[in-house]
Amino acid sequence: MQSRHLSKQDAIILLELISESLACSTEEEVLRLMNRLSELLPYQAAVSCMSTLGANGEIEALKVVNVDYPEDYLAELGKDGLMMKDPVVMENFRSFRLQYWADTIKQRPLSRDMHEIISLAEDYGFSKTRAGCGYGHGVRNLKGTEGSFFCYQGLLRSSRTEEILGIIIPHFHEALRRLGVVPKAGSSLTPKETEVLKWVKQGKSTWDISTILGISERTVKFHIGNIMQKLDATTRTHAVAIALERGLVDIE
Amino acid sequence: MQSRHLSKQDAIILLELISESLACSTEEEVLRLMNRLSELLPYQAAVSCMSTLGANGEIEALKVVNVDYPEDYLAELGKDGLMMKDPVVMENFRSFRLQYWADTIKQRPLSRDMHEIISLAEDYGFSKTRAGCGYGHGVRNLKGTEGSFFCYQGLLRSSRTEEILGIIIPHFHEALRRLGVVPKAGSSLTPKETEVLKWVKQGKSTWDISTILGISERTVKFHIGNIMQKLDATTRTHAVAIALERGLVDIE
DNA sequence: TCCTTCCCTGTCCTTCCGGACAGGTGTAAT
DNA sequence: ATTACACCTGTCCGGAAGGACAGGGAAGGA
Repeated sequence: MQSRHLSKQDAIILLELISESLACSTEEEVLRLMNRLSELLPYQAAVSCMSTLGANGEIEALKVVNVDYPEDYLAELGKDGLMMKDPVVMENFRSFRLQYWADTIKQRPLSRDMHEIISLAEDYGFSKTRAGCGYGHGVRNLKGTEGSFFCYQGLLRSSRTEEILGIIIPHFHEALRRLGVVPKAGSSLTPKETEVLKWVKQGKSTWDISTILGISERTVKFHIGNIMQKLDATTRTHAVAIALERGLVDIE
Repeated sequence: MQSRHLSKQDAIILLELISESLACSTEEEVLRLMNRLSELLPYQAAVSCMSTLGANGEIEALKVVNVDYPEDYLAELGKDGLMMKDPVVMENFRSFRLQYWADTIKQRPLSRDMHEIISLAEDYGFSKTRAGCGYGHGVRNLKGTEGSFFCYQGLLRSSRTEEILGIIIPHFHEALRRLGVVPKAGSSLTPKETEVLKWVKQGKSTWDISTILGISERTVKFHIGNIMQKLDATTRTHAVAIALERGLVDIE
């Protein structure tokens, strides 16, 4: 229990970062916090993505948090869900453990997607990245309904690095989760429906809402009807309950 | 940043405890976790209490977590809300910072309640406790709607102790919070009302519920009316939303 | 261009909700 | 024994909700 691979200073800084993670209330603060990891590890870039995890393994990306990657690169990766086809990313959501990229890549055959991913990385000067110098870590909540992954590029294999990442990443995940980044998406509700539902939740009547939104009562009913259908609800009350439980609308 | 008052082993153990706190999914696990603090600090007994914090400063105790106090003693303290009149406890909810009991007690005049608290403590052999050998720490969430306090009895004043408690206690708070200990209680809803509300939430109509519960439609309406009044809701939908937001009924 | 999705509106009709009235019982604490 | 509370029931009624019709307009991708 005594030594492990951390120096005392490592441990102290980790404790600081962890304490700070509890106090984050905005996305900027979380980003600043995640940046501070460079005090411990010489990574070149990092990215994280919060997602909902479906019961049948389907993954829906909700929120990408970019620490030092070029925005353009991530935008390209986001197209066609290319990112979710990356074996390194997939492994995060499979094992929910720390992985060294080289190990993961070694075990996978080169697919068409993989070639595309590699060439994209090379375009941005990350050729070495895909050779495996980096760590990934997936985290999920206890229920297994939501998860995130964290990728740190430009790190050589090291026990100290692994220990640090293993300790701090779950806290980054929690900090992001506390922001309420997770819910809301995965909605399938249109913006108007979400807005109507928000007022229904506040106990407003059809007439109230029609006045508030400046549309006819019939239209409000129309939206609520669609909401009930989408959520498989029997009444508007039921719809509100389902939406709150699924996090489709804010709990406030 | 380097030294502070912690040894390397202190820091390592703290990191372990913190990591463990993220993995707790049952009350037993949290209790076991909190017990492990004795590896670092020689406290004699500890107790924690989760509460909801009203906008006007009213505090409603929800859940007491006892680590090593005699159950009888806490039961006595719980009577007449005596515990909430304890200056040490009050200070937790005032400053939300670490406090040394002796300091807090010194600043307060001896009230009738205080005499009662002292004599109760003496009955259980805690006379020294009230002389101030102990630390307290309040924690609240960012919104300030819920908070908890942690009391550790039998600790002498020490910078190391203060640092350890300051670091670990917020994580104990979070671990308890994640259990969903906070919601549900503080309900003010009667068992029947809770049951009715559960079915309303499921989208059942008045008639449905009357059949399910084997009571008349009128009675169901009666209960729902009372629920709406208690929750200050305008419709049953509103009531369900409020109940879900306050955690008065399960999110399932 | 077609097709899809979102957004908007109307009428008719049945059912349900919620308020206001006015009662009843049983149980537990003071 | 009185009070308090949870629990239960009834009738009446205006208004709200929700289903089943049947439309129209605008934007964006295949």
